[in-house]
Amino acid sequence: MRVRLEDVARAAGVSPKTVSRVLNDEPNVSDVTRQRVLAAMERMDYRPHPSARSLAGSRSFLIAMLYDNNDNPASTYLAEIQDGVLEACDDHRYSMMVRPLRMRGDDFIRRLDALISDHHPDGVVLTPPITDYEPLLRQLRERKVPHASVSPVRRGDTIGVTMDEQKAARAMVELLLSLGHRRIAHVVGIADHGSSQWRLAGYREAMAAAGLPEDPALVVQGAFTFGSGVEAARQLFALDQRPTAVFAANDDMATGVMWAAGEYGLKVPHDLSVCGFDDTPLARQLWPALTTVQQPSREMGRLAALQLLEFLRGRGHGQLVQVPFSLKVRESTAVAP
Amino acid sequence: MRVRLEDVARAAGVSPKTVSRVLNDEPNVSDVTRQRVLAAMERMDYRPHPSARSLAGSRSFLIAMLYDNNDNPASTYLAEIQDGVLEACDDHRYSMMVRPLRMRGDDFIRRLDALISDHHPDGVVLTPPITDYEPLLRQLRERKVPHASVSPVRRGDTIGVTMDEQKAARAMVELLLSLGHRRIAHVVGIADHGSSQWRLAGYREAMAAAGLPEDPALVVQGAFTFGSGVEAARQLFALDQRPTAVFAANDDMATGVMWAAGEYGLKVPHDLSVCGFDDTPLARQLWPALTTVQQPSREMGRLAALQLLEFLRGRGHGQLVQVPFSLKVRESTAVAP
DNA sequence: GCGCAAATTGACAGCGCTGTCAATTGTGTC
DNA sequence: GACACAATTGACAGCGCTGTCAATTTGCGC
Repeated sequence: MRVRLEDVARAAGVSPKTVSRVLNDEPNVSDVTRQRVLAAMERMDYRPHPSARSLAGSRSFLIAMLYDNNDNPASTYLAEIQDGVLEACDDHRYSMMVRPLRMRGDDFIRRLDALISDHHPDGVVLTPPITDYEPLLRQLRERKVPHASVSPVRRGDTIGVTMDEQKAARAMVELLLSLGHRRIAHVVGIADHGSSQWRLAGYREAMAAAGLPEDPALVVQGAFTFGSGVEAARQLFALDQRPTAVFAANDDMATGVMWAAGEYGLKVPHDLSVCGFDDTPLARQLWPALTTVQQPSREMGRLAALQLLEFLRGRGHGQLVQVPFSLKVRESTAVAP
Repeated sequence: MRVRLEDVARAAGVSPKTVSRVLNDEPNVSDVTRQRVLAAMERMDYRPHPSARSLAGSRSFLIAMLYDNNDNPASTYLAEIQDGVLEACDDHRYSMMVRPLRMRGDDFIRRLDALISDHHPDGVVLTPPITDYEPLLRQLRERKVPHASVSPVRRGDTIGVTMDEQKAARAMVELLLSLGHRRIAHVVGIADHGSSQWRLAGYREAMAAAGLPEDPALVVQGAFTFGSGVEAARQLFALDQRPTAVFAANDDMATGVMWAAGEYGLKVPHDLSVCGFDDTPLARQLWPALTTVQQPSREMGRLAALQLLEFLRGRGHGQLVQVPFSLKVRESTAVAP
């Protein structure tokens, strides 16, 4: 049958409680005893019963990942974060549970409470766009549920992971500049989205640093969708002085720009360089493959969960760590014509 | 504090065991008693403690969803299935746990065993492409873990959900025929993939039924990727007699075909109709939006889990149900030129 | 109204672990 | 070596529920 803690205790010649202490990394166990117990556990391939642990103790060894996909189709972004969170949980012998949580309507508090009282997660990972929703944060604080966020807008005492999107955007534009481009356009994302603002700021920073005055005609509004990319590109191509490069605030819009370029008979990258942001799977599959900024979503999920787990363990107090971005230079960018 | 089963029992004036019986839908409880207990539960907002239930009883109220993404980036397909499985589990007050399980290497059995002995899932949902991997199925049978599959190739005593892809493909081609198209090309998917075969068979069936002899030049091999769609389309456009419509075996390839059409100066749908299969989020975002076959992945996940749950409950014996497909007719198809 | 089987209900132990607190052992001091 | 004190270990109850089996009630035929 199943190997129980009691069996390990007998094998190691100690009391069950001592095995429990070793299992939970508690202090006040002499080194020799600890080693002896660990050896017995190893030898017997002991696996603690999660239910028994959470029933008897105050911890559930459960992390819940909350998201709000807003009825949109499932996104790869969230799936990748989930993958990372899962990895971190696995490494620490925690379980993970995913929970969609629509924020619209006000019964979300009831549903959050149900989640908490049903499963007693030891902590919660929050993903965009619900990293900064105040009622949610308030409720979590009230219920004293520790939480970590992926890409929160709000900084401060938040635990989680961010990426310096502004710096990444700037680097992307600097790449275009280094290829000799001067008329570089930017397709902006949804206006009140933190990401849009940071990416636009990065674009401006790079242009200004290169001593290029901002040409308002080269900054067009988009909406993070393929269609909005097409529209934006059409506006740009209709200009007397067409840009030689377009930096779109995400890959979907960049794809739209490439599409529109085809429509106008512009060869990418020969006549026009195009680049995006996010490194969605699509970016790699496109033809020519899209130069873009890779946001390490999976790694960010992993780190957010890790921060949370460290915090739960009492080690460290939980921080907001920053991950490096990386430019994926592919075939959609080339020297200016 | 927490409302316990004992509290409900006291409030309803019965023994704890009787409340337990009502909670678990067991027989041998008189109707009046059952109603009284249910009312008390409702009134007190009783929520059973999952850990206590699984520790004391033989069930864990846990369903594990297994997948093998093969190190590929997270796919929306799996994310949608997961969404559906989650919904079904929620409705039945089951928890869900997701588990990536790489099949390469042979330690997957060890990892599967670890999953089973760690968490004792009551059942498992299998997703493509690991619905038909014999060693996995054997191990599940051996450990007596009930399982349901989404889109298994193998039929028989399998529990799960399928869609009639051949019929769907046929319907798609019949749509093109009804629009007056006669030279209809098909871009085939990866050869040994069940889906490729069914979709090709559907294409052939429709063409034959319309009395059109098969033109080998119109059936070109692809590989389910955007790039392979581009290549296939170039071959087709180079023909003396270009097709007026292309049915690609999935949306990614259809997108490639549309791209190549742009390259050749062909307007979709005016000069060329294009359609795909899967209804990925991309299909809707494309411009013009892609006519395609919708595979209700979310619903399939939900139904697979539902079948499994019914089976676990002892009701029904678990079946292989078939979901209806639906044609999403959008802007990429029009009457033949 | 009685006897009997079937239906309903309940008492109680125990699932595998941890929290509390008491018992034991080790350490340093004079 | 005796003492105070800290470090280590263990005994035991109990987390919230269900399985087993015994007790009680109900229904039914005569």
